Amino acid sequence: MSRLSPFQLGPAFAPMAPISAEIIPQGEEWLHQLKWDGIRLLAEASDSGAVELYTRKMEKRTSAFESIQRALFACPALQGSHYVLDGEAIVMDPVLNRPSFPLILKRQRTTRALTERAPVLYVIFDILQWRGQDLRQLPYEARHQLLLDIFQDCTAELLVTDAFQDGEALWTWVEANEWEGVVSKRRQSCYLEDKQHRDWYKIKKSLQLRALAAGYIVRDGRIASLMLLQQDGIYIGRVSIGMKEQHRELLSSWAAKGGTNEQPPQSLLLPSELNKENIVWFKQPIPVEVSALEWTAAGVLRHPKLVALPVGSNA
DNA sequence: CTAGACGGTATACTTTATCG
DNA sequence: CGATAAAGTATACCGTCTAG
Repeated sequence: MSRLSPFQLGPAFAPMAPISAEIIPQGEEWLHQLKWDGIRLLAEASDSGAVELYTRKMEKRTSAFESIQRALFACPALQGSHYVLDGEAIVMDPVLNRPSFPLILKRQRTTRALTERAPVLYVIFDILQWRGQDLRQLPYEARHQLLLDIFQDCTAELLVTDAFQDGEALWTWVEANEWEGVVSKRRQSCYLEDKQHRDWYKIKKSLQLRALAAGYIVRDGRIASLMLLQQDGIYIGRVSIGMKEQHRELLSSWAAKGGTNEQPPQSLLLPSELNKENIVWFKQPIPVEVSALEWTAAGVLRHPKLVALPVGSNA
């Protein structure tokens, strides 16, 4: 068996990465889990018991997540074991009752003691090594069950994410509660690095909305992003993802045909960092379809993506 | 007060590798 | 050989922190 070689995490290691998908895979061979919106974190304990934490790119981040290190170190079930865990560091939004990406980013940079209201949690979804044994060849199902056994009565800071059989039901829950999405994993899959597999898929929920493109930012002589406004004229961010050459051509022809302004329309309130940008404003805003992960606290779209430009504007 | 860096996320484009 | 796949590069954005 793989008894002999306890591996060590190192710079060359690439954590298994889920592949983006549009729909949840169907069938008995799949397990479905909540997608926790936070920072990927692997934990490794050496024989001495020292715990180190690493990001997705295998950069050491132990000090940034001291509370997790302490919780792992103090967990009785882990005592004296050489192990490697894979999971996500998250912070729950106490009001919305779901993980908050802005909060975990904030927490990561703050050395100050944790507040009681929103501690960092370590949501564990995989175990690659346990008591010196390499478990990566085990079926995911078995690795997950082992996690449940190990952490059955641990502190609230450490939790094992559930695995569900009914993917559709989970998706319905995700939509109702506005979580980030679902990760689906083959029960029988072993742990393979990066995306060299067809076993883990992520399906992300997104907002779909109509907005107005009021103009575009030119960078290096090229349309870099679109200024987005709500129907009521309030600025809601910029979009660049999803823009293709076709779109750029359409936009510049629209600008040439419909005309542009030097100044933004009316008394538009813009973030100060845009003052230096080279912005071309349309005389007539274009309705566009946009998707995004969510609204940020500042009222702009997080990770907006251009879905469609109206074809009607084309001659 | 501003500019830039950072760490995190993502996609698009370009180059390289691989395969029939 | 050409076509496709993989890999690498570049750029986008958010929210903070740091330097000037």
